[in-house]
Amino acid sequence: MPRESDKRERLLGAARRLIHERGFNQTSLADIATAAEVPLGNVYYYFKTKQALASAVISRQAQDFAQLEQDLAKIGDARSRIEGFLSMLLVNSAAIAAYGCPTGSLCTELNKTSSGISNQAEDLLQHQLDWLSEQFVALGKGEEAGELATQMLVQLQGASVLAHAFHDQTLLAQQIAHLRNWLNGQHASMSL
Amino acid sequence: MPRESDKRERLLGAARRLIHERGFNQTSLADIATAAEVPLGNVYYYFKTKQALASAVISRQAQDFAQLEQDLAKIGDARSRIEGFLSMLLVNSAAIAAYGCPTGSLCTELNKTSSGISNQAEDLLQHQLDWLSEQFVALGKGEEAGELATQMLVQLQGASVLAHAFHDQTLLAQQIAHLRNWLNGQHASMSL
DNA sequence: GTCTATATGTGGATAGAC
DNA sequence: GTCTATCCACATATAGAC
Repeated sequence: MPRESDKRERLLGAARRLIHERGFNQTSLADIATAAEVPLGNVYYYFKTKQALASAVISRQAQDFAQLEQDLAKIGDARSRIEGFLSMLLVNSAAIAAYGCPTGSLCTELNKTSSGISNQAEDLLQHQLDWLSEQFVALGKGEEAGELATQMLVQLQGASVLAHAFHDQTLLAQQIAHLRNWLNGQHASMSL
Repeated sequence: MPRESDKRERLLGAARRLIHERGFNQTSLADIATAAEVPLGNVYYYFKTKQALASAVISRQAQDFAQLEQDLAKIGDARSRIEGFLSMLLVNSAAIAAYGCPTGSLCTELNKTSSGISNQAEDLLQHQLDWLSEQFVALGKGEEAGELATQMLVQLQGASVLAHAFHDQTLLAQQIAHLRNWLNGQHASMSL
């Protein structure tokens, strides 16, 4: 009876890193196998196809976001929960400036191919949007909550694109700071 | 003495369209040659390498933006010039929602490869940012002009990413409308 | 200038020994 | 479960006839 090994985890981790850094299409299974220190042929024991591996990577990303949600749920104040989300992005701002938003850039890439897994990446982004919307509802913005959530994600994605394009982590940090200020200006009514 | 043919133009046009639709890496020279109705082997008479072709595509995009700049320069009011820029994006919103911003998504993709031409795409985006900044200077925002320009491009790129990810042209149109309102609220002082 | 045929390399995926 | 060797499709790029 076969013993569990951590090869699957190593492959997943390497794939996640490399897909973020180089993009899905520019990452070969050989690259991933090498980085994970797993022989190429062995990859197919754990993942039927390259797409299946990518699919597992996106699922893992979704898991991580779900974990973050869970952690943030312990915070009583919705505004603080959103701030916690922004803080997480700030912590990752170096990687985002270097390689773009892992979710956003993957969506952009996969949406240009008929990969079938593009829906999965979309769903993850939609999930983040929904979460933000819920927080704004909790902040008392009934009608506007959806628009505010969209507004925030638009800015975060845009900031990620520009920070990546210009290799400028500062730009991203400033936009996050800007959003934090904007958020704290959101009380009863607000101007989009 | 060889007569001019429009093959180069056809190749450039096909490459531009296909690279926008499918991305650079997912577009083969065979695809481009077929779309342009030019035999594959003949491509290399006009472009030494695939990179050279992509480079020409970006140059063409830069040319087109320069042309737009020139047209908008005829407008006396800076606010109207910016609105003209937004109008152009609105006209193209279907294509942007379907395939992403041609400049932004190309930057994102090329920045993940060591293609050498990624600088060219960056420069084009930077050029757009500079143009916007100049318009805000003309609007009397000396100090803030750069930040306002960044703010606007961030939102446009973010809206493009989300509209593309969600296949939602409406999202992009709404964000453009939102920016138009925001712009018309920009008079003496403003709140970022 | 134009086009066919092809060289060369790489990537995803499989076969099958161990 | 693990790993080597390899198949096959496709992509960039070149050779060379016309």
